[in-house]
Amino acid sequence: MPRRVDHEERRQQIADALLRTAATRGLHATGMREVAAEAGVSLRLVQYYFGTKEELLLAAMQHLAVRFSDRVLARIERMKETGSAASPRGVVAAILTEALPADEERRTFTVLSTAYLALSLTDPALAIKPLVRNSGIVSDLVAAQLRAAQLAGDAPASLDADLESISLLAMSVGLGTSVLAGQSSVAQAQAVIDYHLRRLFPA
Amino acid sequence: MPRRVDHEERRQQIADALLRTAATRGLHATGMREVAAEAGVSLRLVQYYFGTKEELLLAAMQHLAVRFSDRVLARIERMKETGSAASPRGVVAAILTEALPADEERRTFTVLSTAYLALSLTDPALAIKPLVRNSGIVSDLVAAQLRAAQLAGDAPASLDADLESISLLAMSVGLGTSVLAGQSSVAQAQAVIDYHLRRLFPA
DNA sequence: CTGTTTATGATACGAATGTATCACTAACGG
DNA sequence: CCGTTAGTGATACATTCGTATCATAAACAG
Repeated sequence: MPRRVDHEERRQQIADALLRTAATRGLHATGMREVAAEAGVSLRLVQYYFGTKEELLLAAMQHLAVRFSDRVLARIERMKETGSAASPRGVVAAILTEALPADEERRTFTVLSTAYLALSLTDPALAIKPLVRNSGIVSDLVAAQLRAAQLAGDAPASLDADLESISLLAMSVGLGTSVLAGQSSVAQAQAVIDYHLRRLFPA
Repeated sequence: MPRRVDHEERRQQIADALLRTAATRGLHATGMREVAAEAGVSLRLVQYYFGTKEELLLAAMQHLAVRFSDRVLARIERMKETGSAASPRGVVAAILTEALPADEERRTFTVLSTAYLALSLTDPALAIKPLVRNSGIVSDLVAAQLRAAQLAGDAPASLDADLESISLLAMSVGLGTSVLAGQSSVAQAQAVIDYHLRRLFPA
């Protein structure tokens, strides 16, 4: 059975298995053996592709970040197709909505992000850089959209684009955890987002 | 040495020890033996007061929630003393600021809240109810302050008090994690809070 | 065809964990 | 004054974890 095989593909397959089991059993409670079983490979193989568990966790985190970015971009692309070119409001709405745990995939993302954050806060080896860097890029993007809207007269000039951008993303994170904790429904969270979109981009 | 001793006090002492070690080593990685060592008691004693680890975790979470509420109330009381009676803006500012991980104690609270949230998302036995309920109360309180300010003409009547309240608390949570993740400084987060306070309560 | 490298499998090992067990000491009730 | 119980201690046990070790099968080079 040992065949010449694509290393990177194999690594992603295993990382995916980790993310899948970690989403239900918890990131800290997911062991190498479970990952191997979920991926349908032997424990030795997981060790072969990722020498240590820490390496596996880091690779899976990066994979998670990439998947999220891809989903946001895909949502924007989809919006472009089905209508007008991507308006600032549309782009911001896409980002905020994609971060809500509305379906199983997005819920998984939110759960795992929280788990990685919690873990990295006490485990210095697990720097959360990938997710943070991603978030920084998104924040700059939102601020740019706001400024563009202000120039076009679609958003009040009195807004502070940078502060609003940080607020929106912080709120997005908070709403996500609120939904996960069962404190708010997805509909409520969406209503909050729409409320602020109306405030920032008056019709 | 077996003396008649206050049970509840002992339990809080041990729960405090758990919170202390969990804040640095992680909630999942903190074992019964470490808690015992930190509290300066024997492992058997921890077992005696909390039969199982799950019970200990739950008790510590409730203790954490109580300590936070107390701090918020104390901050409001302190504000009352040192000046005017608690204005709506002052109360809201106190709540939002107290939730920022600005000093070690508040940082500990934010770290542990995140850890408990992450754990409870995958461990059904660890319902996060105490923290959620607490947050719900605070949300209602903020909404009430906003409505009072609107009636007094200190806040725009166009605001939706409920949605703004949810937004503020979600933003507060998001800002906290942002600071913890090293994405924002405390000063930046405070600037964001002040920005929204100015928006909600124009001078 | 042969040997060397890549890929895979089975299993062993030491450490750490939560929990259970056995033993003992001090205090209070009668 | 004595026995019953609450409080405390030392230690044992089974399990699980990450990692290491030993062995081997397939693929390509020469």
